[in-house]
Amino acid sequence: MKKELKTSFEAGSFENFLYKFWLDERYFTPEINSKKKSFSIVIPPPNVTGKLHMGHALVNTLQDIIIRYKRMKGFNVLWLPGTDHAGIATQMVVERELKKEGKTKYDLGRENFLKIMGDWKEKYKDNIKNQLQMLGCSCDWTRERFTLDEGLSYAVRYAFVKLYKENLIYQDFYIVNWCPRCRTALSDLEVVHKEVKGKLYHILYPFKEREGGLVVATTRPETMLGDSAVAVNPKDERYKNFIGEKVILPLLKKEIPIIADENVDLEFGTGALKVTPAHDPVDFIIGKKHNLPYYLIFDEKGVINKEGGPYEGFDRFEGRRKVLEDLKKEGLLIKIEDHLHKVGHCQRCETMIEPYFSKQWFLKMEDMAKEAIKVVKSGEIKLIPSFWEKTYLEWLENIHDWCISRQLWWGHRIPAFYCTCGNIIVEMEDPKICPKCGSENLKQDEDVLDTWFSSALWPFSTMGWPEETEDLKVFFPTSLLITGFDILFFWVARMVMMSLKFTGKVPFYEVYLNGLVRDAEGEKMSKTRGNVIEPEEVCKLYGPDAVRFTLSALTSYGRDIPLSHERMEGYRNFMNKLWNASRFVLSNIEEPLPLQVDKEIPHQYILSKLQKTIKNVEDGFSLYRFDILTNEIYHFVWNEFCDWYIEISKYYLKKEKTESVKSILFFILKNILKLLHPIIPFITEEIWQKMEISKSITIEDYPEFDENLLNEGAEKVFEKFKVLISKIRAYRKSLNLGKNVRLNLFIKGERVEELKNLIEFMENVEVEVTEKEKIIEGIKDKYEDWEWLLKVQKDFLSENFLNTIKKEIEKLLCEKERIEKRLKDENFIKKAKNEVISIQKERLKEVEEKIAFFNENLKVYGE
RNA sequence: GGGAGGUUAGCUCAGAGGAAGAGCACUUGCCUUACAAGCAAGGGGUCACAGGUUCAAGUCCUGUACCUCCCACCA
Repeated sequence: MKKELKTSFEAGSFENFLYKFWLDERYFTPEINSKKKSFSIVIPPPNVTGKLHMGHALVNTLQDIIIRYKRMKGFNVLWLPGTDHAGIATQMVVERELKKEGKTKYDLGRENFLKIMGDWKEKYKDNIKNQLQMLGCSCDWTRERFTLDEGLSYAVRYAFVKLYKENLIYQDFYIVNWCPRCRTALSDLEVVHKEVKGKLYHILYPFKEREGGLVVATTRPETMLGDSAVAVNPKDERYKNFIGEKVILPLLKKEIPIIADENVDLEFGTGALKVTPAHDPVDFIIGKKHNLPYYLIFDEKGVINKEGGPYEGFDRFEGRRKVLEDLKKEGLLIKIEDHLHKVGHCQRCETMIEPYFSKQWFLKMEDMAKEAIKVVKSGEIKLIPSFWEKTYLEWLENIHDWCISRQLWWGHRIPAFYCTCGNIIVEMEDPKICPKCGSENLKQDEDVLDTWFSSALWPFSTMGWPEETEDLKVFFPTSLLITGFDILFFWVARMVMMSLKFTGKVPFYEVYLNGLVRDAEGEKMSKTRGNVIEPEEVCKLYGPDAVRFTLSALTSYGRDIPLSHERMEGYRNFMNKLWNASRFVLSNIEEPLPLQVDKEIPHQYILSKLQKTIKNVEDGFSLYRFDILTNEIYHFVWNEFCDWYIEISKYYLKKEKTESVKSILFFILKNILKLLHPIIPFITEEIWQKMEISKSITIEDYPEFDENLLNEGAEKVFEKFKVLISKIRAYRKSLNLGKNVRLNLFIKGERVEELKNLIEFMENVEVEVTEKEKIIEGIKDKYEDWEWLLKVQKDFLSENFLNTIKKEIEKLLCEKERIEKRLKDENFIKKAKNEVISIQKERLKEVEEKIAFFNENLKVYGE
């Protein structure tokens, strides 16, 4: 053909150019008035914090594979991209940067800090876009969104106001998870529990009116400064008599009551629990029930405040040391035990969480959760793999109200305005005056919303909700969500709830939850381990196609993905293989050719195999088995097309009439490229354009299974041919007979005549198709009904070769015995399916014949 | 304390009732005019363990051990 491919495949030389070409042609932007069926995915918006990691590469590759597949399948496809402002995560990164300059956000003030955040965002948003484009992601960039955009912010406000007016959003004093470093409240999900080797301190609280006292056990002695009672279980015989009496709280010397509460575990510690309602979740509940006072002893940084009396100004950990020291002095520290327990840590900065009593905004979850349960139970939303459904349902069934306020600056500011008269105004517009008292002295709530609040609206807010937009009509609900299982609760479940609440529809019909990318040994990638693989780096090394192919090939159901350079190298080699196969085909073809079907076996075989591949790939797609569909094509391309058909085509290309073989080569290549395009878009487009069939493969039809091209018969005969060829090669090798030595082959079997010339061409043998048995010196062997004899002179036979045959006989004898035993078993004959029995009988025959052949071989060549 | 997933070749993983599979690694030959990032031929497995169901069990059931991960207010 006119355009030639370079002699070796070089990734990196054409990708950027092709991506620009796709953008210029607007292939990724769907038509809004299309008659085609819609297929839509919204991207899990990456955080604007920084670089994409391998997990992003995976989730976006998988999405792109599906998106490109559906596009080729004739759907009107939308893949909507965007980024997330990622409240705490992003703010933390910027704060860290500031710290390098010795500054804090408080030095800058809210306004200046947000300006810096804005600049930061601009920089990284493009970064992320560029990296997604580097991977070939076919997102519709004309629809790119960011969670803090005007439109999305409007949606957030709309949702907040509506929920507030329905009394689903409320403000309350509650014990929340507090990060003293981030100085904000966190939701339960943002707390990671880690096992910590701690101590259990036994402290004596003396009775007020008796000798002795109660010994309480605690892991956090410093919180005793905020104690307002000691609780015992009402059933506890040890303490029954003391209930209602008082003890003296050590150090602060306050009188606190002894109360009875069922929440106290008799078995744990001493069975007596110090109650600190402001700093422990259980104590909080107990405190509420018994109307105990709340002593908040820490400030927002975790430093002891004036409630702590002499301990004021100590950080919580210093405070602990000091308290213990003083208790020891007073002889009240009875015992210290080692104690293994789980302690909450901030998901983002790993600081130890402080349960903290404070006023926060909450979203009532129970009713919304019920709806979200229904749609999964009914199957309207399908989770893949399905075992996630149980996890999802259990979480929703035990849901707690969601703390949605964060004491941060980077995010959607809570649209609640406080008037000096005590009125709270929550409306779509910022109020100028208080509707109640007319005051102009209004102050907006300082807090922002949890990042996941805006994420929860993402599938529809990105399409213009609450306006009734065309996009919503055409593309919502979305078809599929692909995301990591780690955000099943954070994001997936909340989207379902919010979507049902606000649109009355599910946000998506299917959710594919991918595994985690790990290193070759299955270890989590981490900087400290030094095993991090960066998408950018490997795209440069192996090309984005090879990276995508690797990720896809390794993605089976729910499993983690063990990524390694070796794997990527292997699949990079596949790219090279494909490249060179294409080079071979194109170098033999002058112009695009329509398929001319040839009836000869090899052509029938490859066309038939292609159809099977198409079918299997289709099945792989319908099951979201990326590994299956990827390996299916890999195998077809390498082990069928390259290893056999291309080699065979060299024979046909030497003959006179070559049109049909050329057309078949062209046809197969064309289909291979189409099959592969969703996985490896760049290289397939590059080759496609050289084939001069059409402008772009991106919008070509995906191959459809064509029953007319199936030919089981040809496949079977070809299989025998393959075995024969392999055997001849094996004989040559073990006999040390080079390919330059022409051998004589006597053979009989079904349709072998048709392949005679091809066998001669491939293996340098003289083939005689014969029905008669010829007793001559030679190696006899068979496969199914093909029986053959390769004439080899006695001198060539080595001890080694004869031993191989002997071993082979031994193996066959074992098998023979096994089958015979089975066939003699009355129960087997009675109960097994006829089909199974006949297979066994056939196999026995085959084995027996082979044994006979090998014995003859031994006899002929025997000593 | 609940729950989920896993244990198959040296490594990483497919296979889910009827002769143990792939990629990489390994051995041995080959620069055979698409490709040495390649070609060809090989070696390699009590399918974690113990019971059970079945004519037949990596495959189904029960239990055990070990690994991974979620969830939970154990001071």
